[in-house]
Amino acid sequence: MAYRKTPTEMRRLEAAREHLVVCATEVVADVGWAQASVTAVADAAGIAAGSVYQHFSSKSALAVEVFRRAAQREVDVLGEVLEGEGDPADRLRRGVEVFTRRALENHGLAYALLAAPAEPAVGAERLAFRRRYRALFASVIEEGVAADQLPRQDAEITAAALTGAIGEVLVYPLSTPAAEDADLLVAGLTAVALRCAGAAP
Amino acid sequence: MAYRKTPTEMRRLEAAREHLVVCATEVVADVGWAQASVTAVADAAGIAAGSVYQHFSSKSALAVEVFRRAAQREVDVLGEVLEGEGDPADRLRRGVEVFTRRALENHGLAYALLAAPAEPAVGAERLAFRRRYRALFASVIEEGVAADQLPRQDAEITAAALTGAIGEVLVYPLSTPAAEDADLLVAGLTAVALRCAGAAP
DNA sequence: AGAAGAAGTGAATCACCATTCAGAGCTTCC
DNA sequence: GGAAGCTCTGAATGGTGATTCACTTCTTCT
Repeated sequence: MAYRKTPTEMRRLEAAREHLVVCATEVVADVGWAQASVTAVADAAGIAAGSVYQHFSSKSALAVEVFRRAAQREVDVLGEVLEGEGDPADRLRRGVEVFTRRALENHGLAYALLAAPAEPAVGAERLAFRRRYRALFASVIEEGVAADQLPRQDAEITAAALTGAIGEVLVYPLSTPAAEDADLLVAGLTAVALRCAGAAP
Repeated sequence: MAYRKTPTEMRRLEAAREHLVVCATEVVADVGWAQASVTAVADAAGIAAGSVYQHFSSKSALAVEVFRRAAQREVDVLGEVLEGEGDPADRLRRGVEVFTRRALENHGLAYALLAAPAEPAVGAERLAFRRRYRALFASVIEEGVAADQLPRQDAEITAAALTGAIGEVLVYPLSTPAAEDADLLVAGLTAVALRCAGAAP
């Protein structure tokens, strides 16, 4: 028994893992999952390819971790708004706005989370997180219906439409003036979203 | 000069190519782009892997052809309805219905066209075709606005929302009762679509 | 029939990456 | 200081799947 990990050493390892995840996220946001080879990610983090396997059992495991971290942040932010103060229609409007603005600000990451080709394990994660976005939208819509602020509707379909609409606009850019100006785009999207949910104009 | 292609021979070659494209489309609809290896596709068509290269210069070229054919059929059908008879809101309703029903009937193909991970060349085609779906929806919406049947709006954003909404529902199945029953799903989707465009209920 | 040339075959080749591993370099603790 | 046990390295390994090519089989035409 001549070696045991000291707390310092453990912190150093944890920090290295953290740094790897952060760098990998940047690489993915920049070049997409397909181009984010183990070598590219390791280079970005300033370590050797083999060292990645000190922290993750496979490339896939690292990819899943990258996805989860980033997606969880978005769910948290969106949940904060949708479950916060105000009447349902207003929260919905602000939710769409926040979701959109964040995606526009980090377009590469948004694309990676929403649509970029990825290995099956990441695809499964994506499915799970899309359900969570949808559930958040759906519950605010149901509140609105319960409060007679919104018409009767299948809240899950409306929620899916909202997620799809935002994703579509982000992933396949528009050719209208709105594409040039984030504020215009946000205004357009929130207007569609409110009509979609049947909120009085 | 001891050999020249006869018309019969040329027809035979054309038919072989056609057969290859059809079989490849089935394979893709069944197992997705990622699993559709040259060998798998050649096997399905009953030819050797090497023979694929008699008809296409690369796997990628074959994939693009498969995508184009299938996507073009959808654009044609959708265009037929959206540019056909009736007032704009009604055409829109029927367009959404047709788009949805066709996708539900051939779910594998719809997924391949709309969302399945694919090589970059197919991704580029996808982008081009999504623009065309959107343009079709956008022009019927604009007609509706011009005819004062629909409220003023950014037609492209609404069109994107429609494409996104339908795609989302098809690609990531719902957990509501509507998921069980195609008619219910179509009813729900057309309702959202009409609200989205602002059509009076 | 047989020469000339095309299409079809499928095993071999090639390219691309994730993953491994033997050795180099650190840390810990006596 | 130095033995023991860790982390880090990066070239070598291995698997996968597209592409090639020497060869076989089929068509055409004199």
